[in-house]
Amino acid sequence: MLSIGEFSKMCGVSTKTLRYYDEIGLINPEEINPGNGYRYYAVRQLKKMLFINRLKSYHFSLEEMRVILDLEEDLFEEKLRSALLRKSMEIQDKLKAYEYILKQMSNDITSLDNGIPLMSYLDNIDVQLVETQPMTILYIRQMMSSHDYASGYGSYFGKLYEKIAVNKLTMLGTPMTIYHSPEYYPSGNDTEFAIPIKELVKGSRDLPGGLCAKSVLKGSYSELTSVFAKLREWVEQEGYELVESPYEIYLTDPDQVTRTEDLVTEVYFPVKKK
Amino acid sequence: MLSIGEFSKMCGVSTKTLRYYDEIGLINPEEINPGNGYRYYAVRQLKKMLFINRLKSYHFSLEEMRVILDLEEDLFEEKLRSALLRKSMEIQDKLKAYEYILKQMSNDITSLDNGIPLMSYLDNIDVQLVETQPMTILYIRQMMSSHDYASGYGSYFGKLYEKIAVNKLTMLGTPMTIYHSPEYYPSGNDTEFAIPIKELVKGSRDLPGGLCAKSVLKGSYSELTSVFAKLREWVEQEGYELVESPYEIYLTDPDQVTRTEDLVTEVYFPVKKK
DNA sequence: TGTTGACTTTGCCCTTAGGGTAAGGTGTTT
DNA sequence: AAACACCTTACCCTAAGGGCAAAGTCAACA
Repeated sequence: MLSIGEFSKMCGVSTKTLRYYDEIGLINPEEINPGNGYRYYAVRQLKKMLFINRLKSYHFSLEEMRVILDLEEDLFEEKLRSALLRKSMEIQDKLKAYEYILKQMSNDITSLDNGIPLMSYLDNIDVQLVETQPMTILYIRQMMSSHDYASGYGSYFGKLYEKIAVNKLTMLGTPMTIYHSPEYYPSGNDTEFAIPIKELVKGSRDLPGGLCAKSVLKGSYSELTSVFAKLREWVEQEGYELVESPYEIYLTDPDQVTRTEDLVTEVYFPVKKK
Repeated sequence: MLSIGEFSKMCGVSTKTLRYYDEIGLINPEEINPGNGYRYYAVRQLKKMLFINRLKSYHFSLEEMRVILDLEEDLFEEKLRSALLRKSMEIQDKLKAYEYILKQMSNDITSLDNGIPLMSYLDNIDVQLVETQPMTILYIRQMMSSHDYASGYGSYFGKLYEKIAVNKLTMLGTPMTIYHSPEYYPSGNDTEFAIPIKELVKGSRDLPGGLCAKSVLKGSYSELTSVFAKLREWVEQEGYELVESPYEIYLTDPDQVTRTEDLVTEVYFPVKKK
C-alpha cells in the first residue's frame, strides 16, 4: 500500500489533485484508515491514474472521464473509441476556430501597419433609408443559443429548402434571418429562419413591407454585430424608432463562397419617425 | 444617453456583462444617476464596446484588455500591434498543441482498431538493474514550473553548450536532466540540467555512479511520466529504495529527429536494496 | 520514552467571466 | 393609481484544483 505522497510521486500528480479526484469519485484510494482518514493506494491503481492523465492531456473534462471509467468491461473499448472520436472532432473544431482568428488578427496587424486604425471600418458602414415591399416567407422560428448558430443555420435552412423542393414552391429570394429577441440573451434568442416564396402555404406568413434603415455588409459575418450596432446608433441619432424585428438577408451562400470578403449580407431595421 | 438595456441591445452584450465590466473598470457608463444608481451610456461608447468584443473574440482576457484600453494615446497603436502579435503567437502555440494531440488521439484510435488496449504499452516498459560509472557534469540547477519545460530546456542546455564552447571543454555524453523534487509540485520543481564533461571546472560537479534501475523510452516525451511511474513501481515491488535523485539522459536531440518515434531517452533511478 | 520533522487530514478562500435568481426600487404607460 | 417593464444590489454557482492554516499522525532519532 502506498501513502498519498508516494502515489503522488509515482504518477506525477499533486496530492491535492488526488484528494480532489477522491472527492469527486474519479479515482478513490483502495483503502482508507478509518482511524485517521489516511488514504492508501494500491500499485495496481497506477495504470488507471496514468490513463486519467492521458485523457486529461486530450482535454477530457473530469466528468467525461468519470463516465468513461464507469463503463462496463464489455462496452469499454467501443465506447472509448467513440469518445476519442468525438473529442478529436471537438478539437478539430477548436483548431479551425483558432486558424480563423489567426487570419483575422493577421489582417488587423497589416491594417495597423498601413496606418489604418482597427475599428475604422465602423465609420465606413453606411446606412440608407429604403422602402421594402411586403413578401411571403416560409419560416421556422426557434430559440437559438448563440454558440450553436453555425450548426443551426445549416440545418434549419436545409429543412426550409426541403419543404420548398417537396411542395414544389417558388423561391423569390435568398435566405434570411429575423431576430425577434429585443435584447441579447446568452441563454437563447428568438430567431426566425425564412426564405421568401410566391405561394401562401401552411408554414408561411406575410412579412410586411415599409420604411427600413438598411446596411450592406461585405465580408465576414463576424462584423454583423457591428452593423447591427451601427444601425441602432443611426436609428437613435436620426430620431427614428424600431417598429418590427430586424432581419438580415444572405445574398451569398457561405458554402459557395470561398473568400469571406465575397460574402454579401443586407441588414434591415423596420423603422418609423418618432 | 442610453439606458443599460438600450446599450446592451446596441452592442449585443448582456446587461449582466455590462455591469460586470463596469465593476472591474473595463468600460464605465458615462453617467450614473446618483439618486437611483441607473447607468447611462453615451452613443460614443459603442465603438469602445465593439473593440472589446473584437479583442474578446481574439481570446484576450479582460485584464489584458484593460491594460490595452488604459494606454496613452500616443503609444496605443504600437502597443496594440505588439499585443496582437503576442496573442497570435499564443494562439499558434495552442494550435500546435491541438495538432499534436490530434495526432496522438488518431494513433490511439488505430491502436484500438487493431485490438490493442490503450495503456498496454505500460506492460512493455521493461526495467533492468545496471551499475553506472561516476562522471563529472556541467550543470544548471533551477526551479522549473511544469508549463514552461519546453521553452526552458532549450535555453538551459543552450547555456551549457555555450559554456562548453567558450571554455573548450570536452563533452563525454548527451544532455541529461536530474529531478531533485521528491514530490510533484505544480508551482515548480527543483530541476538540474546537465551535460557530462571531462574536466572538473567551476560550475561542474561529480555525479556518483552506482546501482540503478533503468528504462529506455523510445518515442514521445509525453510517455516519460509513465516510465517514471513504472520505475517507481518496480523499485517498490522488487524491494529496493531510491537513494539519489532520478535522472534521464537524452540520447537523441529532439531538434535533429523528425519523427517522435525515433527519440530515445534513458531513465535512471539510483537505488539500493532495502 | 520524548521529541522533532515529515507527512496527512479537513476546512476555508481564491481563480475566469460572467449566469441565475431574488428582493426591492424606479420609470413609463394606461 | 395600478400594471408592467426596467433597473439596482446581493448572493450563490460554475472547473479544476492552488495556497494556506490548524491540527492530528507517523517514523526516526536521542
